[in-house]
Amino acid sequence: MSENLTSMIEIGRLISDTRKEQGLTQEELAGLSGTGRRFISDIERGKPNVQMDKLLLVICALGLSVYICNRWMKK
Amino acid sequence: MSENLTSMIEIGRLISDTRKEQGLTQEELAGLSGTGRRFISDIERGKPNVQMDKLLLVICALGLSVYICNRWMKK
DNA sequence: CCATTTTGTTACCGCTCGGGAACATTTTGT
DNA sequence: ACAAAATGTTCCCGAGCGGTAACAAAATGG
Repeated sequence: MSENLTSMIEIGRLISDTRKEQGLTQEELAGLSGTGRRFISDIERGKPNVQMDKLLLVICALGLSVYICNRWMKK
Repeated sequence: MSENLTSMIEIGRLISDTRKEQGLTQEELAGLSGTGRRFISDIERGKPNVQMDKLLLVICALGLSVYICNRWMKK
């Protein structure tokens, strides 16, 4: 489970690490997710304003899932 | 913990439910999160293309947190 | 049942996202 | 050290977000 993600910088780092773990290039991830290489580059470097549906495509393409929960709920 | 969220429709429903649980109007949540009422309305009705940093502001204002994890990791 | 509040919807419009392409820079492998 | 690959960065530009305002529709409460 990831740490609590409150900024695109943290999310970008997670996506970058996951992509490299899977041996993918930005170009390949862009193709798999139906986006562009520039978009992947933007995400991984923490660009704050990205479109959520495209980000979800990338997250899904990496086999990751998004969860949202109460901050004070016990794990 | 929320279910796995793969679309803005599910995320919107979660935000709407949480807002009501806390007795907030869309207007109030917009003010708390520094966005606009139209944006809150868009989110809650599942608009696919929203900007991630603004969505994070709303999520944070509700006291919620975002997690991203491997889809196949055990809970 | 009616007045009030809340939410949905539309229009206007400034601003920025993101695809594609090109080039610069960095990283990788031999 | 050098070539190739990968990534960062910039430009152009069409597309669409989202703030505000206004009105309609729906929900709420006496």
